[in-house]
Amino acid sequence: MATIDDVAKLAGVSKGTVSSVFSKKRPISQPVTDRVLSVAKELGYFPNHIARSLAIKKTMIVGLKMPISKEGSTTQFEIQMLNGVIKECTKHGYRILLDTLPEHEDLTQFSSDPVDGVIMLNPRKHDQRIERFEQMRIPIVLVGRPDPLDSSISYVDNDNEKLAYEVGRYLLTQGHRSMLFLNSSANMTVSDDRLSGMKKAYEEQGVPFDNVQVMNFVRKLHATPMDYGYMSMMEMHQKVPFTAVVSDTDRVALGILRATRELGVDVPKDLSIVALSNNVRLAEEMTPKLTSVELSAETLGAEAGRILIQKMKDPSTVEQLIIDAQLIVRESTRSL
Amino acid sequence: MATIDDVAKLAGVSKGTVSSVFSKKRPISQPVTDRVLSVAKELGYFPNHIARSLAIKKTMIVGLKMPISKEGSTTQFEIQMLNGVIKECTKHGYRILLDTLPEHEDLTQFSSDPVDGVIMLNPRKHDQRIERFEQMRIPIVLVGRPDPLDSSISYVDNDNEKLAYEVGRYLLTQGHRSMLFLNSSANMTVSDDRLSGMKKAYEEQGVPFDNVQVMNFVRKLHATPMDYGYMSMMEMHQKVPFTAVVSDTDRVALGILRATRELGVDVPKDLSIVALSNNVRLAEEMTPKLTSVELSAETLGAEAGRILIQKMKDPSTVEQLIIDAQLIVRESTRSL
DNA sequence: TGCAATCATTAAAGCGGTTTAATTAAACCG
DNA sequence: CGGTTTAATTAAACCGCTTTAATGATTGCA
Repeated sequence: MATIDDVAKLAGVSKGTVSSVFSKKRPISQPVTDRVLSVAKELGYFPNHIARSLAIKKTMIVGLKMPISKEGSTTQFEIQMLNGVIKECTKHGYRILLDTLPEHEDLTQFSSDPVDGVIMLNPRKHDQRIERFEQMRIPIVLVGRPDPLDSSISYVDNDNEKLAYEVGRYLLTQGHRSMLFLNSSANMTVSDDRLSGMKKAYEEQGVPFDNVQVMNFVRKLHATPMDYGYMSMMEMHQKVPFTAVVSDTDRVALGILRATRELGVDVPKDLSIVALSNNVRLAEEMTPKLTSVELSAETLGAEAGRILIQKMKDPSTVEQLIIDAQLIVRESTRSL
Repeated sequence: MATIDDVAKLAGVSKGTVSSVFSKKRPISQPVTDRVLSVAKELGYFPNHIARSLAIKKTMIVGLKMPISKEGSTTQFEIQMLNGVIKECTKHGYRILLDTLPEHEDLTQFSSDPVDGVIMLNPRKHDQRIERFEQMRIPIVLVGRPDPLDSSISYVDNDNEKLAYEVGRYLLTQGHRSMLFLNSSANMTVSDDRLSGMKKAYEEQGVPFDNVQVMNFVRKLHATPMDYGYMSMMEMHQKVPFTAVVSDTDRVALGILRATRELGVDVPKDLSIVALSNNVRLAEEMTPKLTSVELSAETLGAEAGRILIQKMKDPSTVEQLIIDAQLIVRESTRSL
């Protein structure tokens, strides 16, 4: 690759001049500009992004730390998130450095990334990395709340408790009292949050919570989310009475629907179904169309991007944003 | 941020020594190593990735050029592709620089990216960028074939013609003669390829091709892929006779299924359905489970990654890889 | 015509690392 | 013990660009 020196030499100017021709930060006379550009073209010269970054201490790149499970297909949630981040960052001229590498134990191996800021997904409890970025003065925004909470850290998150509460209240006010609750895995904070939200709704309406049959996704038992829905429905159908089922995701709901077809249960006449998240974004396309909560992962990502960009301009920026989830009533629920 | 100089000074050694402690490219005595590391820790020093990249001319980053439509949700195909690229590259210690920025008209603005190689999606006809990367000596691999074909350019691609041919042959040998073919948009090469593959199957089996009613996706007419399937099915059901429908994607098939339910058409008893691509990866989870072609976008991505990594080691590498698509027969088809 | 102001250009000093060639110190050996 | 290896360290050059301060060349104005 030709360098700026080659161009400067051949065009008979200094490299400072060539630099200015390309960066346009200083006026260069027309004849000189023309000569430089033509020489550059002839040599196939393009400014070296790395060298430039080193000099100006800016890369126009945003890092996205995204853990990826080993077996790991990226979840739909992550994808939509990513989409939001991309759109927002691209709009402001930033590119995304996807970082799904597992972290090196060896601190010696750790190097500061070629990024101007970082968005981090699903931070862990007492996440070491957060301090490290702060130490390096690299602006950071989390998607998901920091644990422990820290008012100096910017993040965006859903309010899962509120979301489950809304769903619970909706079903209760529609006359449903007993339901099957297909929550996600037992060990996740989101499950706890949802559970307490649901309890709150029952409490508020004065209905005893033992009307709710709670289940959890278990990887070993359920091969796919759909299996989880299908098997739970088949298993619980006769065992306990319920007029509604609250499902982890739309994929799980797909399994429930399959079971209802086999069982001859009509949705929504005999059974109402609500999905707590719209992963595959298929609610609109299912039969019947699925009442579900719109988690707006994309908004989450976009907002994270927005805040980060702001923070890269003004490092003192701190913003903590809870994105409201929307319950969208479609055809899979009815009031009793 | 502390620099290598700060560390060197405080530890009372030269920067070359500090460099070696971190890069481990040269043995440094234990006492010195310890001293340097402790000083580094104290100062919160981490090697600067950009400076290092400039010096060693290597970034361990792979660029992914991925056009993103303006309205644009990323398609499932792209996502699975991306997933494949990520997995393969991560495995070898590379990170991904996502580049969805529209290209600058102004060549002046174009700078060589901080990447060691590039994967490019959906290259355009006579794509300027390809030459540019070659000029810059940056290894590149395409996903999708270059147009015009060029035996010096590495790429991976599906064989859409063969794929449609297989589907056509499968249906014909199962006794289906007339079908509804919901192809993708008319102006895409993939549509042409599929059409000619399908024709070939008919020719081979000696069945006149006018038994096939071909439709195309039209953005203005069909709000969603599902609408495309639903509307086409509703419209054509009485107009022309057919015992099978070949659908663009699984989303489209979802619309077809909805229509059959409303029309009281049983799948697969009265109608067989095959999807030409498994975008939402929901074939398994639909009712009935959908017979579909597994495009293996993820494999495409992973293979592109593999070839690129190879090419970064040995720039003379050229590989052109056609990934076979698999027709997976599930429950939505039957032989007559 | 002389002096200040303006404009275009350049030389050189960074940016923060790596690496080569030279130097010093320690170890080995007959 | 002198001479040769070997190992550890360093000084300085370099990677390719930006930017500051200095230098000339022009222009404006009285």
